[in-house]
Amino acid sequence: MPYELPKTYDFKSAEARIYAMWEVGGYFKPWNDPNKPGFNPNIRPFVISIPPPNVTGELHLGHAMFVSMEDLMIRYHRMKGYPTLWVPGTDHAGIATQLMVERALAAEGLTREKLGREKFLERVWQWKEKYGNIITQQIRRLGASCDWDRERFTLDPGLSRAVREAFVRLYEKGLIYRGPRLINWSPGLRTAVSDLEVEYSEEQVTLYYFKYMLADGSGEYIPVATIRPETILGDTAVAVHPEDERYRRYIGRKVVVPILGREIPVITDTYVDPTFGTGALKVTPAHDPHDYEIAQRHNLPMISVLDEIGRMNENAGPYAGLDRFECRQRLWADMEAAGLTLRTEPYITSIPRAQRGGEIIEPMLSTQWFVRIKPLAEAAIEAVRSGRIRIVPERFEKIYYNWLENIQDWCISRQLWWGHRIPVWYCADCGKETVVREDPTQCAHCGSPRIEQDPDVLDTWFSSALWPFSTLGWPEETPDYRYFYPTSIMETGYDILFFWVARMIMMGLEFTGKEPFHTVYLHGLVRDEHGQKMSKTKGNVIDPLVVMEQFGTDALRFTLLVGSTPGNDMNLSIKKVEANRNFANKLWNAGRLVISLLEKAPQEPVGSAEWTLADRFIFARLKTVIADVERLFQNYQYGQAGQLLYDFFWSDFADWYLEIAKLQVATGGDRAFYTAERCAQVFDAILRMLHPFVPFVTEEIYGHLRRAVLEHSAHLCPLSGTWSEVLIIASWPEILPEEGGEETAIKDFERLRELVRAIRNLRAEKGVQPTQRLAAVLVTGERLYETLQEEKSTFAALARLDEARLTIHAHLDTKPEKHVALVEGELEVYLPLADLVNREEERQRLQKELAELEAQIQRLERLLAGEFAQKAPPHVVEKERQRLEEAQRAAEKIRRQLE
RNA sequence: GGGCGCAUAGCUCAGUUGGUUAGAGCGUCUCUCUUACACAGAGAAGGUCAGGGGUUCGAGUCCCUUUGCGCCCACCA
Repeated sequence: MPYELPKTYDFKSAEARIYAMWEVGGYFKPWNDPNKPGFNPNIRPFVISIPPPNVTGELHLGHAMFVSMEDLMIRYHRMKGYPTLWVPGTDHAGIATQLMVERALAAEGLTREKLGREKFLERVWQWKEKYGNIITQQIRRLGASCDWDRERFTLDPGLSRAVREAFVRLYEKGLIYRGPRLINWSPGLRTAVSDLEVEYSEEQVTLYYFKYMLADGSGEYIPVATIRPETILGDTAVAVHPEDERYRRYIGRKVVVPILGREIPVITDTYVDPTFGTGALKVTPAHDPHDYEIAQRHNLPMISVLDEIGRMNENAGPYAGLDRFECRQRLWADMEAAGLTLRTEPYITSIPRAQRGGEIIEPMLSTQWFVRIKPLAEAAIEAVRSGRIRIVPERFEKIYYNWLENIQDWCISRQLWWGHRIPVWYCADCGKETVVREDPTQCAHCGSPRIEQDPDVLDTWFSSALWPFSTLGWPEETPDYRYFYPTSIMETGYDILFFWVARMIMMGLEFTGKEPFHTVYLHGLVRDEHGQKMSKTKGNVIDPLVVMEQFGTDALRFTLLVGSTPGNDMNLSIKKVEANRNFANKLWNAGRLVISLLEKAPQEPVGSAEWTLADRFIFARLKTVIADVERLFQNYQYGQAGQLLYDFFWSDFADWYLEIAKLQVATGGDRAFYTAERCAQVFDAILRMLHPFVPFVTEEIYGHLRRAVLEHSAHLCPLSGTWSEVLIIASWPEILPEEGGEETAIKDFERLRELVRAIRNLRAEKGVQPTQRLAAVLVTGERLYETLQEEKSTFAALARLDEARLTIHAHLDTKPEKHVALVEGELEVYLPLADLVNREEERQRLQKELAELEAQIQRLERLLAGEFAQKAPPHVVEKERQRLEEAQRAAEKIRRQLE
């Protein structure tokens, strides 16, 4: 026994070994490399840039999903023969990483301020060195076939240069500007965040009604409501609708800000909805976007009352220094004491919260850097609208348009330290900005050396937006950039369509003049098995590493890939992973069997090379599977393709063809040699097509299979390509030409299959003992009979599939008295079960069957008599007509039985 | 307020140019440790494809509508 393969596939020992073999073998690299001799620039490559995970992050199912998906695409194209490049890398993830390090510092009783900027950054880099390769190691465990020599990090010198270049170019073009605006401020993070980083949640809050007293001492007041009483301190007007009769007499008069005593005007603005609330609106320009706009229209002063950590500032008078929420309570209590309150009521509204951290975001007046995004957005819209970029699934195109058409300027400055520092220097003398590619030593305007760099850094997504080209060398015209850019497919989750995808398209078009990729493939989110979002607090988090440890990487990958559809969330259940572990094991065992068949069969071409029905069936099926898989891959229906392969392998190849082949070889029939080889050929094609889904187990089996072929059947050719050293670079099965007769082979085999099933069924129903040896007689009609005559061995094999070693002899015009008849289309089989069966029961069974057939005949007759026959396409009508004929024949046979 | 998705077997889901008796995995029930695999094999039960209407010879699939769940965008104090 040259091969002693264990009964169970041992993924634990296989995976690391196989991955190392691939990596060391250099198979992850594009075979056509612009940096190497022999490079041919005319062959189009297939390229994916990885969505860079947070450098200090840890693997979760979202990563597992995109790695599985992208590795599938990459492996498929590699086997198709494309020079294939998958660029890996990580993202510095400004806020997330900085928070982690700050938390670690806090444990030592330190803060970043105490440490100082330089020391702090050193600490973050140390942190990055320590934890930065965990995530990439974990991605390797998933089988990712990235070119690790081309790994990038967003803070690498090269990428930092790209960021600097991009900033300067946009600045020079007037697309980047600095100015005071109302922005989203995160008091906990002490930074501005973009609109996208604010999430709204429906919450119950209190709505406070109070009196805005007229300043003239008349005792009259305007009732106003607010959910944020502390902002009263920053009010600079009360606005009413110009047509509102109730408040007409107050217009132009003054009211008094509670407690502070400031006098502010009553103005009119059509923004105010007189039917909502009290119909009067307090205007706080520095802390509300709408109020901000009103203030601009009316030239109102803007008074900030909050500081950067969410405390009241000096404008809050007696409340200065209080936390915003504490102030809210105190102020209200004071107003109550002063008789200025009316009432409070519960109120449900959406509250803005920080995407990271979840604290309440405050709109604040602040000077920040912005990208004037509209001109970029227009080009990005056009790229998709023209079809130069396709989004899969298509419905996301609408969402994409909708966002870009209503886009607001992008606030790109962050008051953080970890990130790309804004390349702007301010002059202490002339006050002007110097924005240059190389760090300046003096002001570009007045030459003063007294310049200072902007302390802020850029939004992490600014560097991410450049990722597809910055990782390839841009702004340098490197060989990689020239050859591999633009990339092919951008595969990522739909949740970052705006954050990332849209911005990459905008920046790609702006800086390279090309769409950074031709297709955007969006996958859904992975949820738990009941559709709940996974979260630590719910305790329903599935750790991919644990799953891989328990069931193997292939099982996890196959689960994520099959049964998920583009753009739709998927629910992951461990049961499914387990089932797919079983699938991998089934593959393994099929491999063991095929290898043992090769060993058992003669080593030289002897015996009959004639094709059996089973042979023709499995090759015919293989042809359609190859073609269907190809079509599904073209349409990004990877899940469907995987399912198809799963079914073909298990239900056709393993359950039927291999069972037949086993008997052929075991009985030492004259077909043993060719049968073994045909098994190997079909199985090899299956392995190749499954490789992108389950790379480890297929590679492992392939290695053994290849060795067996070389040792026992050295002349044997695979159906496509050659026996390459490793499966990862084996060629993808080509669509085989039709030779005629495929359809018939499939149909005939399926009929026999049905017959065998019917026999098994009957046996099960009648409780025939498995040990009981039975003889049976088969009667066939026309074509199939002839087919079977020349396919005796197949026929025998099929017959022996039954557990009872049921032997079926082919005879025409045989109708034994005491047999039980089974009719399957044109086939009849007689089983000598009469002794076991009550005659009357058997009659009833046949009658029931006949009734069913007659109902079907009626239905079909009615169908074919109606408009269907005229209006439906001929081949559809023909199909139904055949069905009818079959049913009629079968019914006739049963009637004869019943006579 | 605007937009999108989902609703198919007990559970989780496939089902992309509409083709007529709707599939898988898991679970349940029978039987089998048969010489690749009990992580298996053979068989069974289980669905008016959310409700209603329409288009069509024909609808799980297309259109309209109702209900329920979920998501995105906008954010009326």
